[in-house]
Amino acid sequence: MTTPHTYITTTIPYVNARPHLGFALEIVQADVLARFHRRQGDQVRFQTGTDDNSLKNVLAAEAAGVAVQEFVDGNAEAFIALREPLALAVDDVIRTSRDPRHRAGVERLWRACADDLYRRHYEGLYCVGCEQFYTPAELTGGRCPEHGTEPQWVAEENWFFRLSRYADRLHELISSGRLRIEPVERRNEVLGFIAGGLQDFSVSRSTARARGWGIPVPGDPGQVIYVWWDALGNYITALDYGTGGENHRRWWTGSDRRIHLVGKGVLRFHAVYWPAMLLSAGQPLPTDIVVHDYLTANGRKISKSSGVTVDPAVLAGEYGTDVVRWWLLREVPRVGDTDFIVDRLIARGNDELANGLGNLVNRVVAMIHRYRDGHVPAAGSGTGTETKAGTGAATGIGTGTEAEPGTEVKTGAGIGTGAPGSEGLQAACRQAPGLIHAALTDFEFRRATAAVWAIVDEANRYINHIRPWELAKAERDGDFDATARLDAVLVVLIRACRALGDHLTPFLPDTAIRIAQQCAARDGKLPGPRPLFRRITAPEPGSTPPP
RNA sequence: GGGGCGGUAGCUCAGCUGGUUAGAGCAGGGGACUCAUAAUCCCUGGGUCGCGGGUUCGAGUCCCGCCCGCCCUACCA
Repeated sequence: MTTPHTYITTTIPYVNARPHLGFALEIVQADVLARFHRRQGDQVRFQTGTDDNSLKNVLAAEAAGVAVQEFVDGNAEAFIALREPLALAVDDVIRTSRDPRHRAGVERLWRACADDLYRRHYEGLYCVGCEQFYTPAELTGGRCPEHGTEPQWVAEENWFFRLSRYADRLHELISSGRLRIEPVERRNEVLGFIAGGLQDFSVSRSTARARGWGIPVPGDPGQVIYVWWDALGNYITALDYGTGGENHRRWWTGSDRRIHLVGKGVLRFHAVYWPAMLLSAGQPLPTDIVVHDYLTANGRKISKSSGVTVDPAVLAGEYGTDVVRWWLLREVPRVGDTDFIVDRLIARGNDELANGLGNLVNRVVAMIHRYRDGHVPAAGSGTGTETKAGTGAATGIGTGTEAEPGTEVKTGAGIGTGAPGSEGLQAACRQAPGLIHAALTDFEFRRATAAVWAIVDEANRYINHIRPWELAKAERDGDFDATARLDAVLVVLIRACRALGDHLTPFLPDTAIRIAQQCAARDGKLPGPRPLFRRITAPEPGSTPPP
């Protein structure tokens, strides 16, 4: 058996405006999964992109008085630029308007589905902002409820896709779990929708209505491929599906996991339309569709059009990348919308990262400096120091993340007796890998971070309980036994810190590196303690995050 | 109109297949300690579990109705 291959994607957002925090949630979750799978040894491809071909983009560009391509390029840049402030380990970015792989792929996908495509007359009231038809009853005062604009009467012949013929197969695939939809609430929703009957859906627009923007229907230049068809295709077009490239075989056809992260608003497209398209085209389906709910800002719906938005890049610049990531991973429940309030972000940053984690590492490193001149004592003995700088191996983490007893962390047999009272801490360290693994298998980011956090809590508690400063005092007073005990305590603590750095890698990559640096001896000596996080005092712009 | 999901302590949330006194974190109050970023640790939570019925020996946890919020969806006149 070869190395497991895992393909992870985010949705590709419209680029009619700059990115907001809602997308940051999705892409950070995806990033955590990607990093986690890499640590497990999987081959991972983590992909995102931008949906440039939406008519919304055209309209937004017109409103801004900018050429469409130029406008789209500008916003797409802002999305792609999220990598830095959010610390995203993205492997590939596809832009549907510019990437030559995309058009070729979409065209091939269209042809592959030819048996299910047919022309049909259609007419109705259409809102370009929503890119959908409305019935008169749905309108408020004759205007689009969403945009407040007057929909236009559209009558044309479009291409339709025979979604209806896939209802039974889709239902079976989803209810059997072969196409896994998480959380289960969302899966049930999809099953209910399918059970209610599926209608064929329109997959093209007249070129005129699309203002010439988008990918023409192969062989029918009067029509442009519907943006959803186009956009969903990105998951394979970026893999060179259009040219039958190696990536397609490696990451789609032959991948062990094909994981899509999506927002609840586009569940249907991903869990029904997209799989049906793939079935039609004779392609494998995604294995997992992970659905997140929405973020609001100060109780108001985040919406580009209403101007209520939170710029994740600005937030990261203001409060720090990992503070933003931490809030997203730690506070957002898997079901239910979450209100973003900057005070809560600050509270998480201060209470947990600065006071909890940062202070823990700082006090441990400081103690080793104060009591041992920066030399980490050797494990299980009262004399000598570590011969090598500690790494993941010392924490027992590097070998895997299974929860099985066979992979329990080897914290050193002598520590248990030399460091009484550390059972809770050691248990937290031992259990963390399994708990994290289990949580992320279920895409439960809060549960995963909680498992990491148990170590922080236990470590701080242990210090207060064992009172190393008193051991140090006894040692100074000539108590030789105290020396051995203090050694053991410090070893347990520095190991816990290293374990933290290790476990935190998928969640807070920057912090993880800084912890590792703090806890790694150079020339037998730890570097001087340096705060991991600065406490955030002013909840207003102006402050700068720590380096 | 239909479907789905939420509505649990001031705030943010856990509560598996129904079962002894409904939990955690934060905030608030009290105390301890000093290694550490005025950090940490301990003690302190008496909340109609949205409302009203019902099933049951027993329901936050199942059933029905209703209210509020959000998502999706719908040609009824």
